[in-house]
Amino acid sequence: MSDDHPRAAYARLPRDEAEAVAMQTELAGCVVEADDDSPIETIAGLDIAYDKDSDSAVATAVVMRRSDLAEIDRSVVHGASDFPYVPGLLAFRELPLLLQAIEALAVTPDLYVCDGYGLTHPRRFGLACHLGVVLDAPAIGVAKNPPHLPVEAPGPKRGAWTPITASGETVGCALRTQDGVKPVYVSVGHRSTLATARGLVLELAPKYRLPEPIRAADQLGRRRLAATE
DNA sequence: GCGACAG
DNA sequence: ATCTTGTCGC
Repeated sequence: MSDDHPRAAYARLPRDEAEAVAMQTELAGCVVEADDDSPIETIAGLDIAYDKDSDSAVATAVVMRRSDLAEIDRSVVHGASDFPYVPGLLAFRELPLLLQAIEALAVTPDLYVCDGYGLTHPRRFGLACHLGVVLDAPAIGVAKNPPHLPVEAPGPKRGAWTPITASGETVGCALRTQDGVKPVYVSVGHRSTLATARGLVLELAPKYRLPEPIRAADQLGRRRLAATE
Protein backbone atom coordinates (compact mmCIF):
# COMPACT_ATOMS: atom_id res chain seq x y z
CA MET A 1 0.00 0.00 0.00
CA SER A 2 1.37 3.42 -0.84
CA ASP A 3 1.80 6.39 1.47
CA ASP A 4 -0.76 8.58 -0.26
CA HIS A 5 -3.51 6.52 1.39
CA PRO A 6 -3.25 6.89 5.19
CA ARG A 7 -4.32 3.70 6.94
CA ALA A 8 -6.30 5.69 9.50
CA ALA A 9 -8.57 7.00 6.76
CA TYR A 10 -9.41 3.45 5.74
CA ALA A 11 -10.63 2.66 9.23
CA ARG A 12 -12.91 5.68 9.59
CA LEU A 13 -16.63 5.13 9.62
CA PRO A 14 -18.65 6.42 6.66
CA ARG A 15 -21.52 8.87 7.19
CA ASP A 16 -24.02 6.65 5.44
CA GLU A 17 -24.38 3.52 3.37
CA ALA A 18 -23.73 5.28 0.09
CA GLU A 19 -20.39 6.51 1.34
CA ALA A 20 -19.62 3.05 2.72
CA VAL A 21 -20.18 1.49 -0.68
CA ALA A 22 -18.04 4.16 -2.32
CA MET A 23 -15.23 3.47 0.15
CA GLN A 24 -15.33 -0.24 -0.55
CA THR A 25 -15.33 0.26 -4.29
CA GLU A 26 -12.28 2.49 -4.07
CA LEU A 27 -10.35 0.41 -1.54
CA ALA A 28 -10.99 -2.84 -3.41
CA GLY A 29 -8.14 -1.81 -5.68
CA CYS A 30 -5.72 -1.96 -2.74
CA VAL A 31 -6.12 -5.69 -2.17
CA VAL A 32 -3.05 -7.75 -2.99
CA GLU A 33 -3.87 -11.29 -4.03
CA ALA A 34 -0.42 -12.82 -3.66
CA ASP A 35 1.55 -14.55 -0.92
CA ASP A 36 4.19 -12.82 1.15
CA ASP A 37 7.73 -14.14 1.15
CA SER A 38 7.95 -14.39 4.93
CA PRO A 39 6.64 -17.61 6.49
CA ILE A 40 3.41 -17.73 8.49
CA GLU A 41 4.18 -18.99 12.00
CA THR A 42 1.60 -17.25 14.15
CA ILE A 43 -2.09 -16.83 13.37
CA ALA A 44 -4.69 -14.61 15.01
CA GLY A 45 -8.35 -15.57 15.07
CA LEU A 46 -10.79 -12.65 15.42
CA ASP A 47 -14.42 -12.50 16.49
CA ILE A 48 -17.07 -10.33 18.09
CA ALA A 49 -19.83 -11.50 20.43
CA TYR A 50 -22.92 -9.33 20.86
CA ASP A 51 -25.10 -9.04 23.94
CA LYS A 52 -28.63 -10.26 23.32
CA ASP A 53 -30.40 -7.25 24.74
CA SER A 54 -28.06 -4.29 24.74
CA ASP A 55 -25.65 -2.67 22.34
CA SER A 56 -22.57 -3.93 24.14
CA ALA A 57 -20.16 -6.20 22.35
CA VAL A 58 -16.91 -8.02 23.04
CA ALA A 59 -14.15 -8.24 20.46
CA THR A 60 -11.56 -10.96 20.91
CA ALA A 61 -8.29 -11.93 19.31
CA VAL A 62 -6.52 -15.22 19.98
CA VAL A 63 -3.07 -15.87 18.58
CA MET A 64 -1.86 -19.41 18.07
CA ARG A 65 1.44 -20.91 17.07
CA ARG A 66 1.05 -22.64 13.73
CA SER A 67 3.28 -25.60 14.60
CA ASP A 68 1.12 -26.97 17.43
CA LEU A 69 -1.90 -24.64 17.57
CA ALA A 70 -0.99 -23.63 21.10
CA GLU A 71 -2.31 -20.27 22.24
CA ILE A 72 0.43 -17.69 22.71
CA ASP A 73 -1.56 -14.50 23.17
CA ARG A 74 -5.07 -13.18 23.54
CA SER A 75 -6.95 -9.93 24.02
CA VAL A 76 -10.47 -8.91 24.95
CA VAL A 77 -12.04 -5.51 24.32
CA HIS A 78 -15.47 -4.42 25.52
CA GLY A 79 -17.36 -1.82 23.55
CA ALA A 80 -20.31 -1.17 21.26
CA SER A 81 -20.91 -1.02 17.53
CA ASP A 82 -21.82 2.34 16.05
CA PHE A 83 -22.81 0.88 12.71
CA PRO A 84 -25.77 -1.46 12.17
CA TYR A 85 -25.46 -4.80 10.45
CA VAL A 86 -26.13 -4.30 6.77
CA PRO A 87 -25.45 -7.11 4.31
CA GLY A 88 -22.27 -6.20 2.47
CA LEU A 89 -21.21 -3.62 5.04
CA LEU A 90 -20.22 -5.90 7.93
CA ALA A 91 -16.72 -4.43 8.10
CA PHE A 92 -18.01 -1.03 9.17
CA ARG A 93 -19.81 -2.65 12.08
CA GLU A 94 -16.95 -4.85 13.27
CA LEU A 95 -13.66 -3.29 12.21
CA PRO A 96 -13.34 -0.57 14.88
CA LEU A 97 -13.63 -3.01 17.78
CA LEU A 98 -11.52 -5.67 16.07
CA LEU A 99 -8.71 -3.16 15.54
CA GLN A 100 -8.81 -2.32 19.24
CA ALA A 101 -8.53 -6.00 20.12
CA ILE A 102 -5.56 -6.33 17.77
CA GLU A 103 -3.84 -3.30 19.26
CA ALA A 104 -4.21 -4.90 22.69
CA LEU A 105 -2.17 -7.91 21.63
CA ALA A 106 1.41 -8.20 22.79
CA VAL A 107 2.54 -10.04 19.67
CA THR A 108 2.07 -9.18 16.02
CA PRO A 109 0.66 -12.24 14.24
CA ASP A 110 1.76 -13.23 10.74
CA LEU A 111 -1.83 -13.74 9.57
CA TYR A 112 -5.32 -12.67 10.60
CA VAL A 113 -8.27 -15.01 10.19
CA CYS A 114 -11.58 -13.16 10.08
CA ASP A 115 -15.11 -14.39 10.66
CA GLY A 116 -16.71 -13.55 7.32
CA TYR A 117 -15.87 -12.84 3.68
CA GLY A 118 -12.80 -11.49 2.00
CA LEU A 119 -13.08 -11.25 -1.79
CA THR A 120 -16.36 -13.17 -1.67
CA HIS A 121 -18.24 -9.91 -1.56
CA PRO A 122 -20.45 -7.85 -3.91
CA ARG A 123 -17.67 -5.31 -4.37
CA ARG A 124 -14.85 -7.75 -3.66
CA PHE A 125 -14.02 -6.04 -0.39
CA GLY A 126 -15.37 -7.98 2.56
CA LEU A 127 -14.30 -7.70 6.20
CA ALA A 128 -11.08 -9.70 5.72
CA CYS A 129 -10.00 -7.42 2.85
CA HIS A 130 -10.78 -4.28 4.80
CA LEU A 131 -8.92 -5.47 7.87
CA GLY A 132 -5.96 -6.66 5.83
CA VAL A 133 -5.66 -3.41 3.89
CA VAL A 134 -6.02 -1.24 7.00
CA LEU A 135 -3.28 -3.17 8.78
CA ASP A 136 -1.39 -3.86 5.56
CA ALA A 137 -1.06 -7.45 6.74
CA PRO A 138 -1.93 -10.93 5.46
CA ALA A 139 -5.60 -11.72 6.14
CA ILE A 140 -8.12 -14.32 5.04
CA GLY A 141 -11.84 -14.73 5.55
CA VAL A 142 -13.71 -17.80 6.77
CA ALA A 143 -17.51 -17.62 6.67
CA LYS A 144 -20.00 -20.12 8.01
CA ASN A 145 -22.68 -19.25 5.49
CA PRO A 146 -22.50 -19.28 1.68
CA PRO A 147 -22.89 -16.18 -0.47
CA HIS A 148 -25.78 -15.84 -2.88
CA LEU A 149 -23.71 -17.16 -5.71
CA PRO A 150 -23.88 -20.52 -7.45
CA VAL A 151 -21.66 -22.92 -5.47
CA GLU A 152 -21.38 -26.63 -6.08
CA ALA A 153 -21.23 -28.71 -2.93
CA PRO A 154 -17.72 -30.11 -2.36
CA GLY A 155 -17.27 -33.86 -1.90
CA PRO A 156 -18.06 -35.41 1.49
CA LYS A 157 -14.48 -35.86 2.64
CA ARG A 158 -12.32 -33.44 4.59
CA GLY A 159 -10.24 -31.41 2.18
CA ALA A 160 -12.74 -31.46 -0.67
CA TRP A 161 -13.48 -28.05 -2.14
CA THR A 162 -15.21 -26.24 -4.97
CA PRO A 163 -14.52 -22.77 -6.34
CA ILE A 164 -16.86 -19.84 -5.97
CA THR A 165 -16.91 -17.61 -9.02
CA ALA A 166 -18.52 -14.28 -9.76
CA SER A 167 -18.37 -12.57 -13.14
CA GLY A 168 -15.93 -15.21 -14.31
CA GLU A 169 -13.46 -14.61 -11.51
CA THR A 170 -12.68 -16.89 -8.60
CA VAL A 171 -13.63 -15.06 -5.42
CA GLY A 172 -13.38 -17.88 -2.90
CA CYS A 173 -14.15 -21.53 -2.28
CA ALA A 174 -16.37 -23.86 -0.30
CA LEU A 175 -14.10 -26.09 1.79
CA ARG A 176 -15.04 -29.26 3.67
CA THR A 177 -12.90 -29.20 6.82
CA GLN A 178 -14.41 -32.36 8.37
CA ASP A 179 -15.93 -35.49 6.84
CA GLY A 180 -19.65 -35.12 6.34
CA VAL A 181 -19.81 -31.70 8.00
CA LYS A 182 -21.09 -28.53 6.35
CA PRO A 183 -18.34 -26.71 4.47
CA VAL A 184 -16.93 -23.29 5.36
CA TYR A 185 -16.44 -20.53 2.81
CA VAL A 186 -12.87 -19.35 2.42
CA SER A 187 -11.61 -16.29 0.60
CA VAL A 188 -8.56 -14.08 0.31
CA GLY A 189 -8.49 -10.98 2.43
CA HIS A 190 -5.12 -9.42 1.65
CA ARG A 191 -1.59 -10.52 0.76
CA SER A 192 -2.54 -14.18 0.27
CA THR A 193 -3.63 -16.50 -2.51
CA LEU A 194 -6.76 -18.59 -2.32
CA ALA A 195 -4.70 -21.79 -2.47
CA THR A 196 -2.69 -20.69 0.55
CA ALA A 197 -5.79 -19.59 2.41
CA ARG A 198 -7.53 -22.88 1.70
CA GLY A 199 -4.55 -24.92 2.82
CA LEU A 200 -4.17 -22.93 5.99
CA VAL A 201 -7.82 -23.21 6.95
CA LEU A 202 -7.67 -26.96 6.51
CA GLU A 203 -4.50 -27.09 8.58
CA LEU A 204 -6.03 -24.91 11.29
CA ALA A 205 -9.14 -27.09 11.51
CA PRO A 206 -7.78 -30.58 12.31
CA LYS A 207 -10.67 -31.60 14.53
CA TYR A 208 -13.58 -29.21 14.16
CA ARG A 209 -15.40 -27.43 11.37
CA LEU A 210 -13.93 -24.01 12.16
CA PRO A 211 -10.25 -23.04 12.38
CA GLU A 212 -8.96 -23.28 15.96
CA PRO A 213 -8.05 -19.58 16.28
CA ILE A 214 -11.60 -18.63 15.32
CA ARG A 215 -13.12 -21.19 17.67
CA ALA A 216 -10.98 -19.95 20.53
CA ALA A 217 -11.83 -16.30 19.87
CA ASP A 218 -15.51 -17.20 19.58
CA GLN A 219 -15.60 -19.08 22.87
CA LEU A 220 -13.56 -16.44 24.65
CA GLY A 221 -15.97 -13.72 23.58
CA ARG A 222 -19.01 -15.70 24.65
CA ARG A 223 -17.56 -16.44 28.06
CA ARG A 224 -16.52 -12.85 28.69
CA LEU A 225 -19.92 -11.57 27.60
CA ALA A 226 -21.70 -13.97 29.91
CA ALA A 227 -19.36 -13.07 32.78
CA THR A 228 -20.16 -9.39 32.30
CA GLU A 229 -23.94 -9.66 32.32
C1' DG B 1 -35.74 -6.99 -14.53
C1' DC B 2 -35.10 -7.05 -9.46
C1' DG B 3 -33.45 -8.83 -5.30
C1' DA B 4 -31.15 -12.19 -2.43
C1' DC B 5 -25.20 -12.06 0.08
C1' DA B 6 -20.89 -12.67 6.06
C1' DG B 7 -21.99 -11.15 11.52
C1' DA C 1 -25.16 -12.18 15.73
C1' DT C 2 -28.94 -14.06 19.16
C1' DC C 3 -32.93 -17.12 21.41
C1' DT C 4 -30.99 -22.64 23.62
C1' DT C 5 -29.93 -28.62 26.78
C1' DG C 6 -30.13 -32.55 26.39
C1' DT C 7 -30.19 -35.99 23.41
C1' DC C 8 -30.01 -39.22 19.45
C1' DG C 9 -26.55 -41.28 16.65
C1' DC C 10 -21.92 -42.71 14.62
